[in-house]
Amino acid sequence: MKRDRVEEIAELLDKRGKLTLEQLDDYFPHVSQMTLRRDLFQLEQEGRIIRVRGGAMSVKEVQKVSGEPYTKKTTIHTDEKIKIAQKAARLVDENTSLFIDGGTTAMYLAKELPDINVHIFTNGLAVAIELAQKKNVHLTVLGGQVMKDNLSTASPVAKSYFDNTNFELAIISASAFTPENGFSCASQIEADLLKMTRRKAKSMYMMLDSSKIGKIMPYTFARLEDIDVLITDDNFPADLKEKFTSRNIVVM
Amino acid sequence: MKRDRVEEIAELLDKRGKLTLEQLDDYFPHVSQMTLRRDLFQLEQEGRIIRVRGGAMSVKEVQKVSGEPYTKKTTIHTDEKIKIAQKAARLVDENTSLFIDGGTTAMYLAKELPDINVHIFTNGLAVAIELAQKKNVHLTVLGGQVMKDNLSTASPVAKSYFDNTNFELAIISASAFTPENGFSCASQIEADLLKMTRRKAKSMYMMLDSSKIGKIMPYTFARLEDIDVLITDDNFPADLKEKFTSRNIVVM
DNA sequence: TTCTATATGTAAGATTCTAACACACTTTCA
DNA sequence: TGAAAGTGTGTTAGAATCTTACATATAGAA
Repeated sequence: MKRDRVEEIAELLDKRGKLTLEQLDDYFPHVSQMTLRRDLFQLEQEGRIIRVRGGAMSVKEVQKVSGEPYTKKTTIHTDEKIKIAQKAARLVDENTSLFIDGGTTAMYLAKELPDINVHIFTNGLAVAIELAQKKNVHLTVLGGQVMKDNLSTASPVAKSYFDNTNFELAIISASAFTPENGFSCASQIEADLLKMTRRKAKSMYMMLDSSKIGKIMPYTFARLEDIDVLITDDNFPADLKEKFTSRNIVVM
Repeated sequence: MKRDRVEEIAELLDKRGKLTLEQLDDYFPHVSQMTLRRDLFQLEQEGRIIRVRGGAMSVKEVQKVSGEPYTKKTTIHTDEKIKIAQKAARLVDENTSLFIDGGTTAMYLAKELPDINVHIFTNGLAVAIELAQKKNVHLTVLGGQVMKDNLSTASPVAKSYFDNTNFELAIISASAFTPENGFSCASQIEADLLKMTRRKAKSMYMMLDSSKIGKIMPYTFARLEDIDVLITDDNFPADLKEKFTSRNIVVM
């Protein structure tokens, strides 16, 4: 009862890294803020979290190598991205192999993914470190030059990995989308990599939070009709949705 | 001036673990509380401290409360490893390219390395994330299957990277050493990778803390005479040192 | 010098936290 | 069985802390 809630809070914090009391209140609407405070206090005593002004953060989060976590711009549109990641995580079946990209949405996907027996390829360093904590996940990182802004790799040599490996599914995210210009991103070699992915994977799921709609980045790597499933949030425009569904693309 | 104070605060926090704003005020009576708040805010942005209600605490302090597979390992013989890493960092010249492995000692090397213009290849994910924070460092990660215990990668495909790249220097570390069995490590493919490195690099520096002497791991990747410089700590046995120096290997 | 950017100080107002008490429910044990 | 003690929770007022906004000072650049 109480213990369940406390554990749930601890888990949530491990996943999200940091939570405000307000966010916790949304998760547990049936108990008062004071109770949640007391729960946090208890977890702090147990050394599992650190209480900060406004809420608390996971100790594990801090222990992680200081690259991605709470320092970077992971705070932008966090809630939408997490919801999208949760939807995507439910679509991953056991005993399959899939590709995940290195973006921030993918990072949340890595966190939400259950610890099941799958083989995952990724070009994201932070994503890889997150996934490495799951015992049952087989993990391969695509090497290459590191892009420091988003901690992902890309290189022409990555092709040799693809030649020797197979995966059914690719779950990726784009930095921008318009119906005319399709899905685009900021870097040439990243776009090349994603194009390669599209050719290799049997099906392709796209994670796209609605804030990216209407934006255009320099390099298009997929067109509207190239994907099989679009995973987005509630703010996705209805008229745009129609464009996908009319092409038998599932929007969720 | 300001930077000095900020650094001093960071040092204090590393030493004391946690400080309240009131305590900080005692240390710095000539500036206002607001200024100290702003300093803490800045340090938080840099990812070096965590602000908590009432003051702040050092990230390092939090990291001591370990428990994770990777983080656990980093706490053993930390001091020696840091000293070794500092020595190694001084040996890296600007405008060169080098290989660094993915071990914990290499991790410290990554931290100690100045932000100079070099091209670094590594098979360590944690090492890569650390290095990615340095603006002037060009960084390439070797991809492959991820070994979850030490967050490094290795794969036969890594060979294709080596075919297309050059580096003068390799700075690596071993898990074990005896004069008879040479430098050894725990995994086959890691050993293969390091052997490849040895062939590719013009010179090879080995970081070895004295706790690893006398131990034997399954896979030998280099013999005593294969290296050019041995970087170790003060506890390195004198008779063993003789064996290296007599072969013109620098021990430092 | 004069201008601009950075660093600092002050204080009001907002936010978050704690303390204290009240109530419901469970367990203990005479 | 029924008090008594223990645990979990809710509510509030007031305390502690933090942020914002503006004023001032200082350093560096033009």
